[in-house]
Amino acid sequence: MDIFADFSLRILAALGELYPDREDLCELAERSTVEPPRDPSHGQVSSNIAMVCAKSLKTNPRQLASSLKEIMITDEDISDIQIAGPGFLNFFLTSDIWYRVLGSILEDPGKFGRNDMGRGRAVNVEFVSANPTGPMHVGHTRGAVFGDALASLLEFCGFEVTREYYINDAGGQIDVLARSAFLRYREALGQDIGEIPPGLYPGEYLIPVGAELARRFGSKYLKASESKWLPVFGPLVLEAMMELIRQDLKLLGVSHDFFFSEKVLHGENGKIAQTLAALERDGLVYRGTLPPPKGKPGEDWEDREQTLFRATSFGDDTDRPLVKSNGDYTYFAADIAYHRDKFLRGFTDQIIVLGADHSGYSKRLQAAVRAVSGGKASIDVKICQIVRLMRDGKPFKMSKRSGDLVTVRDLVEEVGADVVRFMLLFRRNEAPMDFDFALVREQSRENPVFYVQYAHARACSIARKTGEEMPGLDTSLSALAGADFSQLSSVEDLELLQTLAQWPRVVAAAVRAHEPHRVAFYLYDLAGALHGFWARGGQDASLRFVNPGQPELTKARLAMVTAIQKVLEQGLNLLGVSAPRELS
RNA sequence: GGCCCCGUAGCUCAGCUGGAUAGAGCAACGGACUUCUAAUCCGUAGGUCGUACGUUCGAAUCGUACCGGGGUCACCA
Repeated sequence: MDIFADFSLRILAALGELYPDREDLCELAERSTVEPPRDPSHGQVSSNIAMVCAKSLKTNPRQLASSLKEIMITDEDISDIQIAGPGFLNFFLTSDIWYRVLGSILEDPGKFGRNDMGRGRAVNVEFVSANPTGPMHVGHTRGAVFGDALASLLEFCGFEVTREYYINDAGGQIDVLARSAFLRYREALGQDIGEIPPGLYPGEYLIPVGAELARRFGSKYLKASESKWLPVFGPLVLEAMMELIRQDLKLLGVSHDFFFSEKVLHGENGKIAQTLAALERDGLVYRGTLPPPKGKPGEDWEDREQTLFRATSFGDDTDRPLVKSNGDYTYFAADIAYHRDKFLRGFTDQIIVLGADHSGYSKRLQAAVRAVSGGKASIDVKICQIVRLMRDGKPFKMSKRSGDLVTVRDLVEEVGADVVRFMLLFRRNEAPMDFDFALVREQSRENPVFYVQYAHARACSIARKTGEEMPGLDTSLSALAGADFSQLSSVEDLELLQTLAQWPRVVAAAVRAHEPHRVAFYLYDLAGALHGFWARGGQDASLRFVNPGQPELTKARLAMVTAIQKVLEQGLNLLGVSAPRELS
């Protein structure tokens, strides 16, 4: 039950009564808002619809507002309507409507906040897609958490979501990886390999891989030529790396539904070739030269003719090469084919989560998706800005003594997955962020993860306490749903209920904008509302949750606390953060 | 030089498809523990929303230009 969405409909209905002959009212009203006003003296629900629609309806905003008021004032849920400023409609509601919200939460807690915006539409969310050349490092973490939370949010709103990972396993880097592992293989067989030569991967994570190869093949390939061992080692090492990455993702609580291998796109009559043929049929491929990038010293710029994709026809800044000088396809050519494959698999709604270093890739991807789908599909490119690791307010290096980068595992082992996930989601994805190891381990309001989890635990604790103090009280969910909510008549009670009632609206806004951080901020607010109410109980006994002398009030308060607990749990769940019933 | 992102209180950040007197936390100052977990809460103070024009009933939000910070720029993936 989203009372703001509900009121949009009521207002629209009133507008319909006023203008029965207009058929464009829905469109007109779409640009208007129905929202909780900042200032309580403006009521509990406020709309700007009169200002938005007045011009098209050939009237003035205050006049329209007053006509709407006349019709709507008969609504039993509305105690008063005020017209303010240039034409705002401010609705003052009876408490009853908040009690109904509370009742609907308790009736089916899993349903509250959910909506069916997706109507079963398929959405593909590609995220992480880290190169399979080593374990995940911190740079990948934000995108991993963001993509996963966004996917959960979409599922919550009725979308059919596929979490997808694109494995870049076709390029030269896989050969480099195999060569690096070959060194470790020799090392495992007792050879002195000295320093890892530059250009190869020096990471220690390849040592166990080399050992495994040695166990499996013995000295069979020790003296063999590269052409013999490379095709054998390559796939094995790749699989080992993917296993490493899957383990890292698991630590974060992330799992993908589908892993797509770039390799399958290549080959004689492969998907890249098919895709380019299709683009060619549409006249989107041509031979030509590209202007050198301006302002950049183009030392080894080669002014040669190449095969280009007409990306500029779809809003990109320049056309893009499809074939390298050695005849291989470019990475982007493969990517076009990949996104065409997504489209052919039925995804007209696509989302991709990329790091800040790929922000320049956004336009060409959108161009590609539009080109291969004939304009039927679109992709929303979400860029996660960089995370700076800090300790006690000072930045620290991303690389360790061994030369390895700080990994996801290091991060999770030090502060825990809940902290990592919540903190990374407690910021707009577009904003760069500092992640302070020290701060994040504090248990105070400065640490939002703790703050929200504590609120959840506190709600559970209040319920336990009620059971202990008043053993005769029926505190089952159905009994609470039938409690006498009119007991919740204080300003504080009503404010808390109103905060609760905003949850569906927050979810809808977050999913529309593809911005899971809004959920995190709402949970922080809701937690603050509960903590505040709790503290007032210390001064004013009438605001305590457990009142042994007043079973009806206690039951109603417990209903409210339970509703808060359910929403916090649901919200944390969407973010992939645990909701502990008690703190240790 | 082109493109993308950022610029809001001393610090870290919110600000909902343009709405009413721009919010929160931290830091500062002043309060509240015979309590349902004080790991908490309440209050005070703090802003030319980078700058300048423009769009309109109304701009932190949209447009243009500039300033400052970060990222990125064919034949890597």
